[in-house]
Amino acid sequence: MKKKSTITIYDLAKELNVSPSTVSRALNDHYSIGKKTIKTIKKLAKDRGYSINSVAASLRKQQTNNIGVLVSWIKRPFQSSLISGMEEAARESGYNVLISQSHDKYDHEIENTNAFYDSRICGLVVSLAMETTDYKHLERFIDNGTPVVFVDRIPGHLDGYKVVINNFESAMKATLHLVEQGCRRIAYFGGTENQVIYAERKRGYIEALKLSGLPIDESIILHGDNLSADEGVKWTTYLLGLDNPPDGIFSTNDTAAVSAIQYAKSVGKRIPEDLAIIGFNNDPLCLIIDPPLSTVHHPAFDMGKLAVEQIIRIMEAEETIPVQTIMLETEVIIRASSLRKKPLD
Amino acid sequence: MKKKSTITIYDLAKELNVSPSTVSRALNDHYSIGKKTIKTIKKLAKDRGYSINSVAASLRKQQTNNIGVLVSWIKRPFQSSLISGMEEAARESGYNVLISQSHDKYDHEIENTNAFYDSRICGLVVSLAMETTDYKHLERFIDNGTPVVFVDRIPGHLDGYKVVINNFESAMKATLHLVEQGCRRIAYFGGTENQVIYAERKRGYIEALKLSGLPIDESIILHGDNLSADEGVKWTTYLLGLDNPPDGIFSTNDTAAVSAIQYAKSVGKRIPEDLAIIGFNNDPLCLIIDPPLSTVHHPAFDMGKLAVEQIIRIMEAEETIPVQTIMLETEVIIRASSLRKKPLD
DNA sequence: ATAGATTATGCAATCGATTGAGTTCGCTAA
DNA sequence: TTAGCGAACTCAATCGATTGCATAATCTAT
Repeated sequence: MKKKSTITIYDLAKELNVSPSTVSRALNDHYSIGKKTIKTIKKLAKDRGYSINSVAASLRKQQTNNIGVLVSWIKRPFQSSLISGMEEAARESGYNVLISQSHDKYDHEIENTNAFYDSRICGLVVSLAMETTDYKHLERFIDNGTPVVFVDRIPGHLDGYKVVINNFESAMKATLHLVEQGCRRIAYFGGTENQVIYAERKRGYIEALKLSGLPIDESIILHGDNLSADEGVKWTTYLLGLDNPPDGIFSTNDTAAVSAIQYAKSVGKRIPEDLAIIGFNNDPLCLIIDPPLSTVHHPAFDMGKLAVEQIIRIMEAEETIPVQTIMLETEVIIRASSLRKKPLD
Repeated sequence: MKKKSTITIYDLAKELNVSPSTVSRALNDHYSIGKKTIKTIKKLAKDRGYSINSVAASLRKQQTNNIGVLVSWIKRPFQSSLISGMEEAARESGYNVLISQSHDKYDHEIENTNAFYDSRICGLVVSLAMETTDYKHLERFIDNGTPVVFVDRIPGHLDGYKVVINNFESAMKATLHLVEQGCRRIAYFGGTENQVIYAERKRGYIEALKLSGLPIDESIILHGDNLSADEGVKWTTYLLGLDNPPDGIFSTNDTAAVSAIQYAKSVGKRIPEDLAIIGFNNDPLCLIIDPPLSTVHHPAFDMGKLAVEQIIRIMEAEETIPVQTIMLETEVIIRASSLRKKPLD
């Protein structure tokens, strides 16, 4: 493919008999260029359809305006909302967003971060792959001064800018809600404990049981690789087959919770009377399933937006901004899947 | 933010007492560099943690490896699957994907394409905003030799590479399926007819009615801005309030179809006995709603992947590849929301 | 032994914008 | 009158990789 020639600042400079430096400075509203000159140059630029070559500018400035985003699966509603928020924040400030997905594989994560490194991204937002427990591939960015912000799936033992929700408290509240609704034996659906978010949610679940004086039974605490619908069905089959099946499930995502409802209904269980269920994320499908799924609302879009805003703030700051964690509040949303008692008026 | 210095080919060249050109050629396996030299240079590059500066390479080669992707809403399942496919295809061939969303606004689409132009993307994949009916902002890319591939929401009157599904036939099949199930009065939920996909789907719907000898009634042919759940409810309310309400609905997306089911159930209609419904897209929520939603499966991931593969093929081709349209087949998926008759064995 | 081919490498320009360090010019104040 | 100053520009180097065009070294065939 051949590219046709495009207008450069040299072309504009020649046409106006000024130097390219003047054109560059004029287009950037530099103080040392006269008002009239700026006006003339901008007008000509517009007339000729000039478009800055950001590649050249990036090379010279040693700084691109591309923010790398690494998530596990774009198609998951939570992550696509994250990305949506990031894209919006970036676009508003004149940055682009480069996307890649790890598919929850450590190796993919490495390859993709390397590609980003070659592209000289100016900042990186990461939600870690399920498998990732080691962060050398990311320290590389921090070492060379590229800001890295972790969002949601954060590293366990690495300082850094983070945007998270209060996983511990959210899980505790969700579990306590089930207790309030009369559940006395609550099962737990979680992801790998290597991931901070799942470890925290489990901690919140355990804490709620303790606070309520309920026993902790490891046999109904289940951990999976991906919290898929299949896992939800498998686990529910197992739980309902126990001699003393649980009367409640706290699932750390909605997908598994929904499939639990579907399976439980298919074997004649009433939701929430026989089994009360609460999920996590507030995916659209919560309102589609019957009965509607109680869940923890997770402000994905805002998290994405905040993460990118952090990146930009760090990049554009003169002095070093101290590492910080932004923790967003969640909301337990109570729907029919867990509502056994009528609310008091 | 300051960047620490990184290794360049000059550093490698100095260390091995060769010229930067040799290093560059060695790293690219140029035929004129000796095997031993290549090996030595690659080894040193690895040891020193050399990372190519693609910004510099792009400037010199007048070609980046960033493919721009413009969609309307990342968070829609169909579009996030599209993006997922694109990301995968791009990554496999060493390209990055730059994302932006138009939110179905023409103005946003223009701004975002301009930002892409400044970034000198090497190719562009577009699914048009609902509002867009004019394509000057895209012709700019075509004119300067940047390949543009349209996917799904294609322009009405512009030649170009396209990846689409057979909207006409899919809609016709979906409608005929309802007819076969005994529907005699089928309503239509569609988007603006300015968009080719909706015009085609409507054409397929009409054709099916004609083939079946059924009358066409404009009062039950509904067009919306975004086919949201709200529109679905509004339309269903209207339809069920008619003197002679329809006994079937063909919705051109699943969201509106699902909300139609929910509303119809809420007013005591039986699905599919009183009202048979079929959607379009095969979003995950089809399997969550009760009864499960019949739909048209739309190979979103493959479309994304194919679109990017097209871009890469066009870019890397020596000669000009003639404009072409790739049309993918869809599959009508029959589920309980439209199945009135038991299938014959 | 020598022209000619082959292989391996170096030189220097180039991509386009940015920017530190001048230069020019007119004007003011001493 | 002239040093001094600020406003408005210009010059030229720079970012790092690529590549057309030499050049050098080695080998082959006559």
